[in-house]
Amino acid sequence: MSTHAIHSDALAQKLADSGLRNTPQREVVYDALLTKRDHPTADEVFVRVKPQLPGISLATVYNCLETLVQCDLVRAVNFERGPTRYCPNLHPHAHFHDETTGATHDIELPTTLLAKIKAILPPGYDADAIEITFRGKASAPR
Amino acid sequence: MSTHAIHSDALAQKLADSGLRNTPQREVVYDALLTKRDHPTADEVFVRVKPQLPGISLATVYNCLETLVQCDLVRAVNFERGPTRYCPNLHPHAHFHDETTGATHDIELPTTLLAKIKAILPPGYDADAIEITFRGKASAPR
DNA sequence: TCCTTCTTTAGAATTATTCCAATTTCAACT
DNA sequence: AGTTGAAATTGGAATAATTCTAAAGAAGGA
Repeated sequence: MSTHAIHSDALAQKLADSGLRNTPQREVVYDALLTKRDHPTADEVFVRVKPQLPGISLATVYNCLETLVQCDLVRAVNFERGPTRYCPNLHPHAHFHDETTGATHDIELPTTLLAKIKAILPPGYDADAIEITFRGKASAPR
Repeated sequence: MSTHAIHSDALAQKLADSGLRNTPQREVVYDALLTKRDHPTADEVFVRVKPQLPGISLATVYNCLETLVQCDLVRAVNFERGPTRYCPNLHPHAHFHDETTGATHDIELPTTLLAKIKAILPPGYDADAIEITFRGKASAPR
């Protein structure tokens, strides 16, 4: 069984759960995110899937990415000003944005800390999601 | 002494520190942020300062906001996709983005917690800035 | 098969922001 | 006070990212 098949099984499942159809476009877009987990932009995903599905349009890439976000298979990440980036890591994590290389690294986020962070919210504030982003330099070659 | 004068004193100081000139445009833009601390966009600042300085251009508002950010008088805040918002609160704080009203609230961030959050970074990672954003609903009328 | 709905597509439109070239302002120095 | 050069402002054009729109294409169920 190919990794592609594994991916599309998980995808098909989640799509079905949301009452959405599985399509070749959605498969290749999701596969592109899983294959190279470097937080690509929609444009970058577009060039990566083009060879596998030459007829695909940029609008469709946007549509597919949005669908994957809705299905909770992918997280959309925004750094200041720049284009939205997409991340298939579903574990709770923060992002470190390296200012020198432009690369983005996932940082594990312990659930105990996550709880402590949520605890600073005053009563009446109910958070659906938390986004934590570091900016700086990573001296260690990763 | 008017609040305006107080503001421009602090502004003049910081600008001088950075070797920049004080201008009426920079004063009214900074004053607009301090007067209504609701995290306005550049466009919103533009309409607020227009009455006081009818000749001001949108490009100048962008320039002034950028200058204020450089001088560490203002923080630029980005929520997913939307336009950049500006915040004159210099204390360490997180942002809560209310999905129902669209409003943004500052959330105090204890320095002890801030330290704990920074501590999750692996060795070699050096963060200049941390951005913490909550998204959700605030039931309590504030 | 037919019908309805979902999806994709190409290109136009929109939004936010930056760039640019031409003034204007202003502080410094005669 | 007049000149000069750097800094700042201005309006409009340009760019970048994303969304919208209308038409064509699949796909599942009666």
